[in-house]
Amino acid sequence: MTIRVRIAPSPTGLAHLGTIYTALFNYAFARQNQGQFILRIEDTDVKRHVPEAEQVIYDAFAWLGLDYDEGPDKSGPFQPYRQSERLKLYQDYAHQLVHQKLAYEDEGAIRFRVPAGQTGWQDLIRGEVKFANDQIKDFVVLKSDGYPTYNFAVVVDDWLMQITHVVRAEDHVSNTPRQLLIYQALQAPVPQFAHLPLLRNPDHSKISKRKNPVAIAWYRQQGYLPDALLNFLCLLGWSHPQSQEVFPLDEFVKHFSFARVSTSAPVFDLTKLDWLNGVYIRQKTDRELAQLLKPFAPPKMSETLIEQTVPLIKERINKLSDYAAMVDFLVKEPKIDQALLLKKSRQDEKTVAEQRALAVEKLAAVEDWQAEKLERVCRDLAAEKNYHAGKFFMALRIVITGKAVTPPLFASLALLGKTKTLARLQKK
RNA sequence: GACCCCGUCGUCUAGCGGCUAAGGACAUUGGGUUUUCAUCCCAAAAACCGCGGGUCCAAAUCCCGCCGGGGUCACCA
Repeated sequence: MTIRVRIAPSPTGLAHLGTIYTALFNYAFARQNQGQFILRIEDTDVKRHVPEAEQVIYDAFAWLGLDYDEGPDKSGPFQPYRQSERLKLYQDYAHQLVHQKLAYEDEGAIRFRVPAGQTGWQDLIRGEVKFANDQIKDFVVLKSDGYPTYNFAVVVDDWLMQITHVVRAEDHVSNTPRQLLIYQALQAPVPQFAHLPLLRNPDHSKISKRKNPVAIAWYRQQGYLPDALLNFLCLLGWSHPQSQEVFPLDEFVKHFSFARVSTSAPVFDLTKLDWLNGVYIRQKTDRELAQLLKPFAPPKMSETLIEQTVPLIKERINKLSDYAAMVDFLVKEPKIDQALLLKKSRQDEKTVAEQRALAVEKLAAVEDWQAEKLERVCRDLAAEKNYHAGKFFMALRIVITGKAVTPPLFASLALLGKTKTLARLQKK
């Protein structure tokens, strides 16, 4: 039997980090077993449904490279993949349950009759879980507006779409007995269940918008790389058998197993992602990185200039959005903070003024405007005048870039060009 | 409140009865390389394995209780 799994987000307007986290595990399990991974849109909440919201979800999956085999934007043997287009199905099955006396009408809705007994399952991650049925009240399966409730629609769809493994987050554990009861009533084969740990806020509550960046679009805007985000998510609740921390998606697919998924819920903390993202940035070729940087570059920066800056900033940024502040001095006139200049260069005003004048004089004579050449000229000048090289360079750095922290000075000057460099040195 | 799940360094985790006076990663601190910052390298500090009982020659690892945290209890998903 071929393995079929699914991810079933609601179109709420954003692609939620939790959805992607769950999707990642489903994806890995499907790919590892040559199974199928299905995307189904659960839009049975008429009030909250926003049509554009679906596109946001497709975009997120595409950006991350989590490709699915069947979904609303692809055809498939079990379409449609949008619950709002499957209403007739739910209604028919709900009425069938009524005829079988397994459900009953209640103020226009159809309510499932929970039988006595006990309901449990062998969870692939948690082991045996069971509930006493008397803990569960009769629940609505079909609302009075003809729409199914979540618990009913999921079961009908998972059954009809021949889902073999339901891999979802822990917050669904207590929904599972209700769903199991429906499978039994429908005489449908029961899939295997695996409940992943829930991602948490620093205060240990379930991850939420207010306390964590939860929209995939945000990560993209911040300049996190899809591979880094995915790698980071793998590390939450799962560990590599050889303790590796940095590995690509196909490595996860290869080594994934439910046995290595932890049962305790991890706190979501961006700190490690920032580091990991830096690692992935450094793994890119200069050319690839230049392309990625384009949307993040300061205005007026040419593509060529972006490419030239890459070797200078590659080891200095963790996110693509760090880029602009690092190189904007190349295309923007800096404002010089005199106090900063004196403090950081640890020299007095007179010395700095003298250094500027002499630097202009020496640099004006340079024909071959290359980093090595510029450095030699400046080092010679420092030796000749007995300047402390570090202090002298810091003074130049601040006068020319406006900042105390920049990419390597002489390589920066080489990119800035002779004219601008001299102009900034002379500017009062 | 009821039911269910969970509990190892600040954070992510390894560990599945002895190899562990608990290992790795991030973050932190110190040092090295260095024109700043960063990268890179080295080192340090950091969990009495929630607490209390058992079982066992031996427990972070098995059992029980307690405490703590979380999730679910909708004609939301």
